[in-house]
Amino acid sequence: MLQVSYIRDNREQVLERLAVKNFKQTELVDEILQLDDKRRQTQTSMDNVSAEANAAAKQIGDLMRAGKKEEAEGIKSKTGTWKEDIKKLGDQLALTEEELYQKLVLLPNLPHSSVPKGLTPEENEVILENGTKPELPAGALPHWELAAKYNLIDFELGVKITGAGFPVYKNKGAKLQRALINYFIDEAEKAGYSEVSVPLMVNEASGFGTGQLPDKEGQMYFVNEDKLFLIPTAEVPITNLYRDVILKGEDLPVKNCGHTPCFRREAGSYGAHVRGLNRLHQFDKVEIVQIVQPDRSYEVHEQMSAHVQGLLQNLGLPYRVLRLCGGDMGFAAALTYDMETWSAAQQRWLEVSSVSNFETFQSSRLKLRFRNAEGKTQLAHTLNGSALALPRIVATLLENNQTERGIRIPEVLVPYTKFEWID
RNA sequence: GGAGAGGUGUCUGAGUGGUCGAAAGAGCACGCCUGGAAAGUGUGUAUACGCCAAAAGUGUAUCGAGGGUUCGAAUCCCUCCCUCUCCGCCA
Repeated sequence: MLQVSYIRDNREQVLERLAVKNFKQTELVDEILQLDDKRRQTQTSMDNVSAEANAAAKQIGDLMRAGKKEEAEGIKSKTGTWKEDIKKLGDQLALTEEELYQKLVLLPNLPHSSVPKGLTPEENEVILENGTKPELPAGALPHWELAAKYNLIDFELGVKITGAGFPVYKNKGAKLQRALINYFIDEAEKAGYSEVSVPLMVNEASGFGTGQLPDKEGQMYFVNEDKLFLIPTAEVPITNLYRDVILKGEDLPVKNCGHTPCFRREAGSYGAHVRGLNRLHQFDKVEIVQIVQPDRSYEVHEQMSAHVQGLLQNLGLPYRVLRLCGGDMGFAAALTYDMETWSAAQQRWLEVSSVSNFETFQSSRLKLRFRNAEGKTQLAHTLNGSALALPRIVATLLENNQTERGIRIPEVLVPYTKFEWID
């Protein structure tokens, strides 16, 4: 959520930045500013009436204590309309605040100055490509066929017990999952992230805090009985740990990592591109989250990007890094890097990580603040990234590492899998 | 799930209609004391929004949340949420 005071002071700049995200509703911004004016005027009026009423109430109290009952009654008779006025102004204020809020949450975050203009994924900027795309042997198979051939993943069984997009991992397929999770967590801890294990269901306030609500409820599974959402990413519970928190300056940066399954309804996506592990309703992911001083967030963003790239390099996967264009970026992000690995059998890039800086967009909703050098409270910057999401990593590993002998496990994973080959 | 008790500031904890944004203690910060430290001692120590160019200052709101009664609510009433104790159930 953007802060009204910022919009008030920087209207032109805000409009210009929003345009990079292809958000061109000047009227909405102006309506927000008008509502803010109205809000402040209403509050001033109400505060003034309240001050008068408070003073009178105090006076009555003093007179009563002094035994001057009649004088007190005299003042009491004059208090008549105040209460009504306060109520009226209070209702008005609440209404205006609500209206303002409803419009304010429609504004996406302002993109960072490095974000390229553009509408579609094709306009994302490739900042670097690393690793060599493997030459696969003749008769190379896509991962869903490899998964069947080596009895690693059973998609049909998942359909039987739950539905499409809920695969059952078996044998070395299941062990590979655990190995990757442990490897990713260990690497994150080495980089200074402390592990948390969090609930997989969150309440509405949490969904709101990180920006999934209002708006994306359709993408989350919802347990109506208890009004809880299944998390679409660990970002939601982990970041919300710090909702309504004022951190000490020396507590920053906060660095957390955690593994969770993620649940996504993915309403409306079907077809060849979502075959196999390419798009699932449930998948495992290790997430890294940081809460930092505002002046350090872009530096940290680069560090997080480097961490994710390190994982891909260690796994021996060819990858590229994209700087998302305004049109492809998420609503809440100021800058996003996507990491994609090259899936050799499918001959396409697969997104395996997304690292974003949200600046104060999340923290303003979360009321996540820290005490700055002057001892004043200030909104912190939040960042998060996948490090990493499993299914597409598994897909690429299986496809890229297939040989006539079987599928070779990357060296860094062998201590975790305790086997070198899937054969 | 049943019965009871309770939610006050960073913490403990007082406060049943006015002098309460809130006693007292602890913690923390700064100062004094000290050769240095401990002890002692003094002062300070919530958040949000508004007014003000800004600092200073000042107004308003907040004692789990929301509503009500009243000139006036931490205190009385209603609804909801949460915590604890006992019983039941249970990985």
